[in-house]
Amino acid sequence: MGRVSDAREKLMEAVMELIHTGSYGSTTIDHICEKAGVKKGSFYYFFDSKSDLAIAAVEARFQEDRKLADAIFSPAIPPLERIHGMCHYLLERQGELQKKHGRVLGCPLHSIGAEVSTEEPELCAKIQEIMVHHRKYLESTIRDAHAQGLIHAPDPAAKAEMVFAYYEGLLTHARIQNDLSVLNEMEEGTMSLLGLKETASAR
Amino acid sequence: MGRVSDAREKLMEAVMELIHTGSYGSTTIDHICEKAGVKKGSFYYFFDSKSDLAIAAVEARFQEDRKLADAIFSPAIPPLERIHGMCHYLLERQGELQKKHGRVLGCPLHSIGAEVSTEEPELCAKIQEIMVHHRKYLESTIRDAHAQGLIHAPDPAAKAEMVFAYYEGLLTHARIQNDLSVLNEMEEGTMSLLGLKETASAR
DNA sequence: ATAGTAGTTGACTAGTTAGTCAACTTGAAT
DNA sequence: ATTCAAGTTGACTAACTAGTCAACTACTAT
Repeated sequence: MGRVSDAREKLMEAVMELIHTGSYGSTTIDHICEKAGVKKGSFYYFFDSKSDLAIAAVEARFQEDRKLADAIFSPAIPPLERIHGMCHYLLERQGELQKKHGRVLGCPLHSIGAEVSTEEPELCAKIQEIMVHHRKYLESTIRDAHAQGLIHAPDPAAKAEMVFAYYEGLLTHARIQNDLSVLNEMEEGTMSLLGLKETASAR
Repeated sequence: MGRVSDAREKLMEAVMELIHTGSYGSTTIDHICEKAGVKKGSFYYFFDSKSDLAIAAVEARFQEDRKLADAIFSPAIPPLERIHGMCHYLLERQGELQKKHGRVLGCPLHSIGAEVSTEEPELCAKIQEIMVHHRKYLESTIRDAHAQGLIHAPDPAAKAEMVFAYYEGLLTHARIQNDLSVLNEMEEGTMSLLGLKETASAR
């Protein structure tokens, strides 16, 4: 029935890249269409609005990232090594983005969330929902580390929120300063937050 | 000579409030003028563009905040008490903003910085400049605390960056989740980051 | 009191924006 | 091979956007 199309996917990719390299507000539907190579009529065939597209795009991105996160945070890996893997991944990814776009870009979820929180409640709700999931990866890692006596974290959920906020703040500072080296402290800072028992390299 | 005017100041106040309650991108010159009760012709008499106004506004806000910061971070106050004062102030301020605007708003500098970093280099540079100053308050506090043997922080600048990133991340999470209680962990998290020697309430 | 500067105004342009729509095209399923 | 649903197109509107400008006004310094 009818023809098939990848316009939907192209639009989602385009909006993510434009928002990440620029901002939500400066990304117009015309720009998205141009970047995706899709005419505006088609845009409105698939989506109701920019925020509708953004919600779909953010969700799709999350579903892709899920597999990767499951690998990094595999319970089969010692908890502190999971943290290390996470920091390593973030650093690597930001490096790739810098290479590709000539700029440190930070975390798109956090940037979009901060920008639209007072203006696009549905998009913001979707971002909050995804952030809850992200936090869970940290939480179970921290719980495991505590159970193994590696750190002192009787309230893993609270610690996870701390570490998560720290990551987001750091990534955003790297974006604002357009400087990857801001991220070098990430693993050490995480260990401080977690109250690592005894000196580093206790991996 | 000529008449005097407070239009300049009104415009700076208006743009700060609009950006903070909304975003940089969604704040138009027309909105700013309307809010300030100033006609657009007057806007362009004082400023070249929205970003020009934003730079002036951000700088003016910083100059005001300076006095307050000098009080909170007075070297006459024991270092850990300065940290406490800082957390207390941030919590109180966010509470005021919530009361006034019906929303948790977070840190305007961080929000603007994340949003415009790839698009408004001059505004971003101004924000970076101000952030350097903010970091210095933390740095000297941390250095004092280390010198007094209260914490282990041989590199106060690095620790200050950690704490600063953590604050910004936390404030932004509070904004995104529109939830003040996110900030409750702030002081405890700071102490973890600083590697406070021995249990809390060591004020 | 008055001269002249600092500031104000509203009407203007030109470009951009979101969103609509009827006519058109393509291809998968029968 | 034909049908018809799925997807495309470009031209359209109406609202909004940044920015300009010449004429106007009010005040301060003399």
